[in-house]
Amino acid sequence: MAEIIQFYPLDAAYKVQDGKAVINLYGRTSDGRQITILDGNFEPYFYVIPKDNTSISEKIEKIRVEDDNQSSFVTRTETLTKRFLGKEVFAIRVYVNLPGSVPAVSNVIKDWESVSSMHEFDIPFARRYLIDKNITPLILHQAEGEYANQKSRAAVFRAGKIEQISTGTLQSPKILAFDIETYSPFDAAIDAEKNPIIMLSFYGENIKKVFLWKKFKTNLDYIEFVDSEAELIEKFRETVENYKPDILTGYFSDGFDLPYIKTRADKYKIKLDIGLDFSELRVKSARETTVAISGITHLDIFKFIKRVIGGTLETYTYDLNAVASELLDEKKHDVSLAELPNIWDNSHENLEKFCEYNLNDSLLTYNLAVKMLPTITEIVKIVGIPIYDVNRMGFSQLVEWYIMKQAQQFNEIAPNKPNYGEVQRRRLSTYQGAFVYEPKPGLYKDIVVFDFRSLYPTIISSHNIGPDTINCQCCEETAKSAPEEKSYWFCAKRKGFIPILIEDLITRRMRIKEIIKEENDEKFTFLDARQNSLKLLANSFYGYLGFFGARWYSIECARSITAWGRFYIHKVIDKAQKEGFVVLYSDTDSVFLTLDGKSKNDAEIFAESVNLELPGLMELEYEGFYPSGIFVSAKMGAFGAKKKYALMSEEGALKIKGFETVRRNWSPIAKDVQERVLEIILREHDTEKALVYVKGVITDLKAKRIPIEKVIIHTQLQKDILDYTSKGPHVAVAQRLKNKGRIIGPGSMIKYVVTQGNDIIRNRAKLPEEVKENEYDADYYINNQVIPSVERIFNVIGYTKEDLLEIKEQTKLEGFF
DNA sequence: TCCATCCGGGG
DNA sequence: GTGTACGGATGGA
Repeated sequence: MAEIIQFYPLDAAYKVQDGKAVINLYGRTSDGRQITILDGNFEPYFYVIPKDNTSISEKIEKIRVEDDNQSSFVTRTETLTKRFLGKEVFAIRVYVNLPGSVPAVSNVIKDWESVSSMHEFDIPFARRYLIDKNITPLILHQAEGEYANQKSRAAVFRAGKIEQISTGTLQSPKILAFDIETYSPFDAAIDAEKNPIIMLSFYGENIKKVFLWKKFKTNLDYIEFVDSEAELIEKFRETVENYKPDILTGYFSDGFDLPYIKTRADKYKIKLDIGLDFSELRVKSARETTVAISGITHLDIFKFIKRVIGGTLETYTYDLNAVASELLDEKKHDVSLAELPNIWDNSHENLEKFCEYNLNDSLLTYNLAVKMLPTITEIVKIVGIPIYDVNRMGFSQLVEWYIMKQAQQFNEIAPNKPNYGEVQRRRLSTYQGAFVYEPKPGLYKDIVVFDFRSLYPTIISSHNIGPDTINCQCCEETAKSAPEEKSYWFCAKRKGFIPILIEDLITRRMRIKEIIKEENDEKFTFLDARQNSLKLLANSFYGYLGFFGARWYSIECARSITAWGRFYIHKVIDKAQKEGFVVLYSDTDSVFLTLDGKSKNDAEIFAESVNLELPGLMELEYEGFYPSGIFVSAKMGAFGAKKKYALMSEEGALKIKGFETVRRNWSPIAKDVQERVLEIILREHDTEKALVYVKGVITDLKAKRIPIEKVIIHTQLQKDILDYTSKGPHVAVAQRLKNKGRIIGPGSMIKYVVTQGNDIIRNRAKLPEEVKENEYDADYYINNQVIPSVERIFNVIGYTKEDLLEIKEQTKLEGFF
């Protein structure tokens, strides 16, 4: 008796039951219930391409590997005609009994003489399933089958058939944001083994809660007191269990909150069995820690923002305060966390503001997740990979899985990932990048900016660039090459796989942009997210082709793309100069001109005339007009100069690009100076004042007028002192601390001050408490901290390091203070 | 110049 | 989990 249900998949995993792999699709039904759909009708497989079409199927079918009470064997084979990098190939599809049998069986075949190559033996089974069955997360599907009796927190439905029935998308998944505060003495290492969690907050549509285990008088109804840390952790478990979120989100929760909670839970032997199947929260520690929960999507919104939209943000740090300020125009509460341990120990009555702070962090996290959801959703729908995975992928991965999904539809076999040696080889090959026309530093008037709309994607499409169209025999005589990469040409007769995909992305985006013009606000959010996601993805293809880890790697394609890019940007520059514009600056896909007596209208006409000569989808856009701007030269390093400029729009908004971040192992004085200099130059446009300011600081340093706490450098000890082969200053200081009997280990924060003397730096690094006010090495702080933090900024406006150090004039000015 | 090491986010 | 993980800056030699 088959039933039909409709549901939105959120995530996919598989389990082995009775010697068979069963896919578990976690999702929500169209009437809002959590559900787990089981599908046992999908078999693991991979491809073998035999040499010279020899028939080795029978031999393959006999493979059987026994190890560790696990049998791996081939269940059947199919012979298929597939495509591989532009050519037709005969491939044997080898089906095996279990996902885990794929490596075992393919290892046997690997060395066979009769085998040309093997493919797609490293695709996670659940992903393979989503690709092959064309199931896209977050889109409405229909399943036919019956409810099953299985231990689970959600209804379980065994499906015979699953298909997409509309383009309807899960509208408002249930999001639960959380945040913890831990007991953490000032500047000691964060140590989950030692220090307890003292507060825990949740925020969601119908929930607002702070738990803590010290009591005080309060009128805040969202505060709930518990008796112990153990009980607090139980509350975490319970709250997630009862709220039943689709998405559990935190800020850096992969790296901090959840691993911390897990460590503390282990201490009390509390099982965090919050998975829909009662499985425990899983912490995986690799280079980057990740945390997964079966059936609940764990979204680390920090990771998503930093990786996927970071490039489009102005902020140069990704701490919650900076990100929330820019994206939400909301801030963290201003409390001093350094005081928390003491207040926790000695004056509970003052804890209230920390509870508010804790809740606010959850609130900000929740708001960020809601704000990002349209973009996340669209990427998930385009790439076809669940939120959890998209959250943890970089651009190259997103592109790769997008191509993988399309490859299946195009009957293409995926190339393999490069092995170690190949990666090494690829890493060594570099090539010429984009054209950069360095601006003369200074202040300018009447600036007009032109941009090639999606330059590299449109070049790939217009010139049919891809690993399967390169240097084809059919076009050898006729094809056009980029002037600076004459040895590569691309087929003019048959459209390549990658150009097809990218053209599709571009045209879909163009269509959406057309619709946006006529749409109301309500639809705008998701349409804009969609066009932006399409753009992000299309823009990543060029980088992907040149990325050493890529399956569809082709440095020849990457070279050709940049060569065409240089060709077209030069074309624009030459033409602009001929028509009397002055070219200020150009980088990759944009050109900055000054009008020099011509009008804005002239500039727009110029763009139109350029467009008449461009092929295919290529287009030069008039980006904007800026009455004034400052250009900062970026003549550091040979490898792609960075964009650094500030423009003032007609509305008075400042557009700043490319100033580096300030790191924690810089002294406060260096951070302060950089911040202030940027402010003076960008806001007040007074370069002289900035110069005077820095000189003042240098003089103050020399005169030891800068207080000692401004010159303390913080560096974290990464491993045990004995494990260091080369000892930096922080290691030397750590050794001395240890000798004094202090407990110092990996993670300890080492504070030091560099003092005067002629020895190497590490022998002059001392503990702040050992250093007298006038003992720090002014020259070190000037040359290694303050100057480097502002040098590039000053280079941009025409001052050198020497100008900053030139103090004669300053000594005279001193009299004014 | 090359090689080893650290940062990020979180408290 | 049929897998893998970054990119840039600084200091020592």
